Amino acid sequence: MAEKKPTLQLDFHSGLPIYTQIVNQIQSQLVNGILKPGDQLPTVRSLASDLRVNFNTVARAYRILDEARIISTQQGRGTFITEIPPPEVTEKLRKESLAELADRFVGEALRLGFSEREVSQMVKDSLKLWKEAKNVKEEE
Amino acid sequence: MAEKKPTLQLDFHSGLPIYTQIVNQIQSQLVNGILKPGDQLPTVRSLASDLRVNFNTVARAYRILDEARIISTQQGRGTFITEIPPPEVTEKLRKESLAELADRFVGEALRLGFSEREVSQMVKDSLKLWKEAKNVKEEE
DNA sequence: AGTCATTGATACAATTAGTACAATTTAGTA
DNA sequence: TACTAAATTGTACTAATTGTATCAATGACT
Repeated sequence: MAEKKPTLQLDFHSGLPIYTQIVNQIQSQLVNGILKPGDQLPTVRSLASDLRVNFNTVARAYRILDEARIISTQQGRGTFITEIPPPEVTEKLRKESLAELADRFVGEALRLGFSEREVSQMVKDSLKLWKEAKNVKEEE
Repeated sequence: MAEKKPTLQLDFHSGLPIYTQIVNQIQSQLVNGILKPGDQLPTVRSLASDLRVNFNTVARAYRILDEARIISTQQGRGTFITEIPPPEVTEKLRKESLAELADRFVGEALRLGFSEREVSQMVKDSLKLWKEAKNVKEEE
């Protein structure tokens, strides 16, 4: 059987904390359809072993994803990509949270030296990717 | 096992500040190939201990090298010689890292139920805000 | 003395690792 | 089937390691 587990690529010198890299890559794989709702993620221990990091580091990444309702961790069972999309939030909170998200993203990108043009183009691309992934899924 | 750490030679009477000597010698070792991109430097405390110097002095040297992008210091993890991949790789990595950031942001936003239009508009707004903040700062 | 650069002391923050524990599932066995 | 024990899985709390920030002490030079 083919190895299904999408392997994560860590850069131990990148400046980004390991747990952040794990969060980013899992989220990225979800957007790109490599991971789908309902999928089970590797256990904290097995992923940690694969990545040669402490399992608490993975647990921390999972907890962040869990708090963001992106995954659902269940003690004694495992962790899974969340089935149900968004929780209801008020319009105000929605706007605020989006602004905050955008601000964080833009700030980080600019800090890394990307131009405004690059940033907006990359968002466009990502949106397109996501739309395609969604269409594919709906056709199934 | 042979001691791998290249020891620095300080001259406490040379008139050159300790931190400058540390900066110079690390730079020199990099040029001479004794240190290579990705290498981990001793921690501020261990190097300070070796050199019989306060660790803040080492930290100051490291900060200077960090600002010069020669090394990358990471709180809680350590200090490393900056990786300087060939330009084409750099560009590829740059794109990838931005794509990852964008994916994460877009994924999160869409998951929260925002429309594509809202997302791109919010990025536009945020870019504008950052640009204004930057202009103000430059006028100072 | 006054001032500035350098170095040191101390407290802090971020990241990762260690250890013990709780919830759930699985396997064994009567 | 029903019960129990072990294995598997995530959680909580703590410790260790690392760099950061701030301010005080020192020393050289005017």
